[in-house]
Amino acid sequence: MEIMTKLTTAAERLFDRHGYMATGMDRLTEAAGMSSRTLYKHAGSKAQLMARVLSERDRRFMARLDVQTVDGLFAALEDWVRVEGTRGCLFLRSRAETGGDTPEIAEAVAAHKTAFHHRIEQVVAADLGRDDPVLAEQVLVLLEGATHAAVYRGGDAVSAARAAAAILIERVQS
Amino acid sequence: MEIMTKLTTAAERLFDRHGYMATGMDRLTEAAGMSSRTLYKHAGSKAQLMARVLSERDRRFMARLDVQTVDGLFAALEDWVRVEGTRGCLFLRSRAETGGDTPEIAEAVAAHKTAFHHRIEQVVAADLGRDDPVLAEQVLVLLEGATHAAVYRGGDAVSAARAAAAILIERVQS
DNA sequence: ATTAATGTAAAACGTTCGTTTTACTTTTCA
DNA sequence: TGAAAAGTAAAACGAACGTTTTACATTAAT
Repeated sequence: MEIMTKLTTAAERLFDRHGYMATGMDRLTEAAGMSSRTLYKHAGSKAQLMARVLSERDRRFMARLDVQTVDGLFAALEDWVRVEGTRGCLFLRSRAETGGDTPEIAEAVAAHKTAFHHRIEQVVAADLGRDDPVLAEQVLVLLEGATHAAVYRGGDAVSAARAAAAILIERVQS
Repeated sequence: MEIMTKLTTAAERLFDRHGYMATGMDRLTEAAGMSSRTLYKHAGSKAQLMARVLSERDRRFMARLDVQTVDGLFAALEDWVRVEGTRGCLFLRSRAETGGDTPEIAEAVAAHKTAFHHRIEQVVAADLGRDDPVLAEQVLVLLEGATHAAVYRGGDAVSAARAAAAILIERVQS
C-alpha cells in the first residue's frame, strides 16, 4: 500500500474519532506504521496533512452525492453514516477546532462547503426541472441537520430529514 | 463582578471562538484577569471549567427556548445567532474535540441534548394539541441544521429552516 | 492588633507537543 | 556494482501544555 494512502487513511480515522488537536503525531506515526521522518517528508506538517485528509474526504463524499434526485441525496447520506459513522461534519469540526486560524484547513473547508452547496442546487434543479434556491437552502439545512442530529439521535434523524425533504419537494412539484 | 462569573464568561468566549483544546490556560487567566492559582482554586481543572461553561450555556440557551410554538423556536434561534454568532453547536463541538473521552464534558453534552430534545417534543405537542414524535424529530433536525449551516450560509439558513418548519406544521394541522 | 482567608505575580513542575536531526539500513536502478 | 534515494529507530529540539508551588500583599473578622 502506498505510503501517502496509509498515512491519509490513518490520519482521517484518528482526527475524526478523537479530534484534530487531541491527536498527537506520535499516535499518528504509530497508527500509520511509519517513522516521523517519513511522515514529515510526505505530509509537510500536521495542518497540511489535515488539509489533505479533508480534500480526500471531499472527493469521497461528493462522489456519493452524484445522484439525480433530492431523495437520492438523503439515501446517499444514509449510506454514508452507515459506513462512516456519526461524528458530525469533519469539515466544520476541524474549522471550529482551529478557530479558522489555520489557512490550509479553512480553505479546504470553504472549498468543500461551496461544492456541497452547489451540488445541492444542481440536484434540486434536476429534480424540479427549474432552479429553486430557497428549496435548495432547505435541503442543505436538512442534510446538515441530519448529519449533526445523528450524533445523538442516530439514524432516526436521517430518516426524519428524508421524509421532511420529500414533503417539501412534493409541495412545490404539484 | 464575581470571580466565578468572570471566569466562566471569559472561558465560554475563548472556548467558543478558538476551540477547547486550542485555548491554553495562560490565555484564559489573562482574559479572566486573575492568577492561575485563583483560577484552579475555583474551577478545579480545565475539563471541569468546560463542564461549567456548558451547563451555564445550557441554562441560557434553554431559557430562550421557553416558547409556545414551533415558530417560536426558530425565532428564538434567530435571536440566539444574532446575539451569540454562528460557530456551530458548542456542545457537539466540545464532545467531538475530546472524542467523548472526558466524562465531565460528555455528561454535560448528553444532559443538554436530552433536555433539548424533550423541549422540542413539548413545544410541538403544545402547538399541535397532541404528541408527534416524528414531527418533533424533524423540527430538531431543522434546528440543528440551521445552527450548523449558518456557520457558512449565514442567517439565510435559519430563515430557510423556519419556513420549512412552518410548512411541515401546517401540513399536519389541517 | 492579629489571625485566617484570599488574592496576585511568577517561577517551576513534569509531560507532551510538533518538528528536526543523527546514525544506520534497505531499496532502486543506471 | 555501486551510488543515490528513501526508509527505520530513536534521540533531541525548544516551546507550550495543564497544574502546583513559593513568596508576598491585601482584606475581613475576632
